[in-house]
Formats: sequence, C-alpha cells, structure tokens
Amino acid sequence: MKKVKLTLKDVAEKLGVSTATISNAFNRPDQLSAARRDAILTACKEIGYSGPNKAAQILRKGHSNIVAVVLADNIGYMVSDPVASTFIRGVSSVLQEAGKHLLLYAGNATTILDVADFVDGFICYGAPQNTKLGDELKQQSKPVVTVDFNLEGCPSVNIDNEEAAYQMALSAIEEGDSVAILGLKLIDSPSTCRIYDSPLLDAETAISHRRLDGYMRAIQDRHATISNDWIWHLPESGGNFARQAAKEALSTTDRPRTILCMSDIIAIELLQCALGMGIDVPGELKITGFDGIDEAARTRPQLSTVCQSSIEKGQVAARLLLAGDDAKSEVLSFELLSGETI
Amino acid sequence: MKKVKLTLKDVAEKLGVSTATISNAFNRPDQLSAARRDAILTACKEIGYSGPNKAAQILRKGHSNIVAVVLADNIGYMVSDPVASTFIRGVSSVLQEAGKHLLLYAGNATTILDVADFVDGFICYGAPQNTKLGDELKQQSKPVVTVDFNLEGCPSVNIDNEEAAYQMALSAIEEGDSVAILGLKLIDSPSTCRIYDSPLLDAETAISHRRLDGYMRAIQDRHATISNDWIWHLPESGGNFARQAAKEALSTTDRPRTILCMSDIIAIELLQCALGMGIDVPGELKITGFDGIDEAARTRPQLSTVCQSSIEKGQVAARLLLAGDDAKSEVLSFELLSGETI
DNA sequence: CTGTTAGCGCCTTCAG
DNA sequence: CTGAAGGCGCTAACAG
Repeated sequence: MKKVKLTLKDVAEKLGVSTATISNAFNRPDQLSAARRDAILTACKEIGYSGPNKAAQILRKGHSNIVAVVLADNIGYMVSDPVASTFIRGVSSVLQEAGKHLLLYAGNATTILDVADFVDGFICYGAPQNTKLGDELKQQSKPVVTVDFNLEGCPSVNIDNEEAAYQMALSAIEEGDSVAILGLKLIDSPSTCRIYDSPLLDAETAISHRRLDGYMRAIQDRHATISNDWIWHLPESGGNFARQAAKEALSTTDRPRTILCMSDIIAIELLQCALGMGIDVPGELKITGFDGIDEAARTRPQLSTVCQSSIEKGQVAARLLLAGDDAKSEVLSFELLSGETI
Repeated sequence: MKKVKLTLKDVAEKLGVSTATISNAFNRPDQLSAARRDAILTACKEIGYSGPNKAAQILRKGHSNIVAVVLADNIGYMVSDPVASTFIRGVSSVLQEAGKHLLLYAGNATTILDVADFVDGFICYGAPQNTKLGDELKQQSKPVVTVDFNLEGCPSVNIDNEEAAYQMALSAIEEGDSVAILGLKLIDSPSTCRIYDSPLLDAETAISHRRLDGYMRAIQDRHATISNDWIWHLPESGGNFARQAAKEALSTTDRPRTILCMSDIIAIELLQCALGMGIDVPGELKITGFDGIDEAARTRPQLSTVCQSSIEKGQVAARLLLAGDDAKSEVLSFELLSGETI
C-alpha cells in the first residue's frame, strides 16, 4: 500500500517537532516525557512510519545487530549435518533472545571482508575450508569467537579433544589389539585416502589432530598396533566418504580389531557396513564414534561414543561474542557413552 | 595488526587522486584506464585498504546483497528439519553463486521491519508462525517470494498440493476403506489433537489444507469413510507430536485401514509405532507420507510417498527473487513414489 | 579520463 | 525539551 518512504525528517515536519525528538522517541526514552513519547509513537504508527531507517543507523551507529556465523564448509552441507545444525540451533537461540540477527556464511567463500564492515562480529564454527578467511578474520576489527579450533588472539569454545579421544580409545582398546582410525580432515586432499606419509595439516590446532593425538596415546598405553596406512583421511563426515573408507578398512586382509571413528556419522556408516558383511560387532570388531548425535543412540548395537553438547557449544559461543572484550575461552565438558560396540 | 580504519578519502589523499577515482577503481572499472586501476588497487593493498566501507555503500546504494530467508518457525527447529534444511541448501547455492548473503530469519520473530530497510528481499518458506509478519511483508517495499504458501501480490513457488495429495490418497485407498489423516497445522492449537469442529486455519492458502482437500476428494471418489475425529492436527512434524498422534490413531477400537500422513517424518514415526505394536503394514494398515525425504527410502517396508524436490524449490525461489519484478509464480512438479506401505 | 559537489538518513553534541 | 549543525563513508551526477 504505502509506497512512499518516510524519513525521520518528514515525520518531524509533519508532527511539528524536531528530528531529535523523533529520534529520541525511538531510541532514548529517557530523553523525553513518557506522554510525549507515546503521542509521537502512535502518531508515527498512523502515518505509517515504522522507525528510523536501519541502513542509516548501521552507518551512523557503527553496528547492525547482525552476527555472522562462519561455517567450515558450504552452507548446504553444513545445514544438513546434524552436529552443525544443532550448533546453529544453540547460537540462534541466544542471538534471538538478544535481538541479534544471524547471517550464515560459507567457509568456502572467497572473502569475508564484504561483510566485515557492517557485521557486529563473527562466530567461526570449525576452521574455514578457505584458509585465507582465517587471516582476514584476524586483520579485521570485529570481535571473533572460534569453535572447535583456535585463532590467535580470539576467544574459543572447545572440548578437550585429545583427552576425550584418549579416554574413548582407552576404553575400547585391549592389550595388543590392532587398531585403525577413520579420521576427519587430516591432510590436504579432496577425497578419502590413507594418510601414509602425507604432511599433516595444521597439526597444532585442528581438532582432528588433537583427537588423533589422543588415540595414539591410548594405543601406546595399551601396547596396541597401528600404522599410517591404517589411518584414513576423510574430507568431511558426510556423503560417500565414510562409506568408501569403511569399505577399505573392512576389506583389508588382516582386519583391525578396533576402529576408532572421529565422528558418529562415520561410525554409523562403518557399523552398517560391517553388519552388512556379517561381521560381529563387538565380537569381531569394536567401533567407537565421536559427537553423540541422537541417531547414535538408536543404532543396533548402540554406538559407543563421546558425547558433547553441540547446542551448549552454540550457546556459549554466542554468549562469548555478545560479552565482547572480556570474553575468555571456554573448555566444555564431554562424557563417554559406553554403548554396545566395544 | 592494522587498527586504523582507512576511509576512501584518506586513501585518495594519500595517493593524490580524487575520491571518485578510487571509488571507480573498485566499482566501475570502465571509468578509468586499466593501468591506472591496477596501480590504485595494488597501492590500496599495500596501505591496507580493502575497499569501500560496506555499511556506507548499503546506505548510499540502497542495497546490501543480503537476502533474508524467513522460516516458518524458530531457526533451530527449522535447521534440523530435513525438508527445510534441504530447501535452505538450494537457496544458498544460488545465492552464493550470485554473491548474495543469507540472513536466516525466524518465523516467530516479533517483527521483520528491523531488517527490511537494508535487506534486498525476502524468501519466505512456509507461512510464518507469527502471522503479523505476513502483513509487514506486504507493507514493506522489498521484493518477496513465498514458498509453500501465498501472499497477495508476491510470486510464489509451490507444487500442486491438492492434486498430489489426491493422487497419493487415491492410490492408497480402496473402495470403502476407513481412513484417518495425520495432518500438519490445521487449526490453532499448540499441541497434537483431533480437529473435531475447530475452525480451520487459513483454509484457502495453507498447504496443509490443500492437502486435506486432496485427501478428501480421493476419499469421496473411493466411497471411503472418515470423520473429523479421525483427522489429527499437528503443530509441526518434528518432536513428539507425531508419536502422540500415531499412538492415538493406532489405539482406536476400530483402527483405520489407511492413514494418510502429511509429512514423511510423521509417516515414519507412525510406521515405527505400528511395527512396534505388531501391526502388519500394509496387510492390516496402509500408510502414505509426503515430501520424499531420503530417510523415507530407507524404511522397511519402504514408505509410499509424494516426492518433491526441496532443493529445486530453494533454487527456484532464489532465482525468482533475483529476477526481480518480472518474476512469476512457479508450480513445480511432484512424483509418486510407490513404496511398500500401501 | 578526472575532480567537485550534493546528498543517502540518521544520531549526537551543543546551546538554548 | 528543542533546533541547528556536523558528520558516519560513500557514490552518482555533472563539469571540466
């Protein structure tokens, strides 16, 4: 209906008051009497003025109430991943309560600078696939909170991945077992493969390597055996990557006694594969997962895994970002779910 | 590192050219020689100027490259719903390619006006839970595309829900069958219940009612029987709503021969429930779903359902929005998947 | 091809 | 409580 765009100035004229008063009526109730304010507000509603233009406010005030959530990968994949979507759910609940908006950003985007100017901050879920984004994030001036990885100088939300992996592996492995690992992104390759001697990626910060460290420590403590051709790299949890790796791992002539999986999605795929091949779990093969997604509790036999609360991660990350400068990194707790696969 | 924020003017001074030239170097390559442009761009990179401030551009140009996707419900629920997240995936793929950003908006938000000023348009997935948003959407001036429902004057993306439901029901129901329906949001209630004589919601536009119409037409054509205490209202697909309704429907003394479900999520829940009670499907009970989610193809027995491509819906919706004024509504095709539950 | 100018719509002193 | 004024940082005309 209304196609004319009213400005603050128009309204001020029409009501015969100063622009400052209108502005204050909307933004600073303490600057004028309640009666006056009410009168103005209702008058505005009648003329069809819904408040100061947001684009102008963003420029003038320097903030927008928009928070960018930078996902590790493309948006499509991330949104259908149960762990990531649960995380987003956590973030959005806190943001919505705080009246902030949620801009979804792909980790494979070319740059982040095209939103850095107007966004109020970044929540970064997993190391962005495009590593350049990490640098840009450091260069720009808006606050950043990272989750499941670290960026120099930014508060982060994590669990102790090394310890979680260690405990999980320790409870799965028995003295002298032969072990294989279905990992996440360990090396720089777009497809499923064993790592062999490939140079490891970001060995210090990536959660996949923290988990790997934990697994290896447990393997040593248990005097179990593994070699680098029994460690698989998976570019991501989803799709066929897990199935391929599962097939490979199960068709080795000397099949491992225990397979440690860095995500539940992978573990579930492996479990289905194994059962399909008539392998007895856990009699002939033990399997562990990681994450504790809902579906893991519904598998038969029930998956043994590490539970971490993605929703809490999201909430904490959002709160850290909103807290501003005095935000300090948090390490969240995890819990072993001893199912029936070990 | 760099904490000083350079402005276009600063840069122009530093390089000894006019501000317009710098602006043109970034925005309108045709306005200056390639050599000059290159020189300027590299100089900018050196001083650490990454381009014109976006907030200012939004104000000045009147657009932001941000598209709001308004979900029916709260963001958290929507993101974990397989149908919705697939839709989002479709939208995001097109937007990303077009260099647009994706702002996720909850359908239960209080207002939409706080982004209308700077967003380039709205894609509305399902009727927003907060019905006020629909009115606001019409009042404001940015383009809107609706999906799975209609808003006066806005292009929309739909399938022919009535016809799809009709065909699905027709192939499930046999002469004289007794039928029940597990529906979606049919009346105004926050919990699962039978509709009885409650006033129907938005009867003309809501997809749930189009589907209901289709079901009823098939029931009539087959001389089958149903009554309004055999039609369930579910506030949403997820959670326990489906389980509750399934239990109710299966525990009636005179159990229906056929149950038509308005989503696969509901149908799968019903199927599990029925199997758990030892009911033979489809021998004693026939079930149909709606949507064609991946999981539906994996149930045992395989679910009979209506397949629609959510990803395509998302892509089409995004393209319609980007097309601007000459966008016209589209009706997408569907397909019956005759599984083993009828 | 380059420089100048007038806003985009608002918020915030500051003096009244 | 009001009115005027100076930008926030940029772009699109228009001159040159």
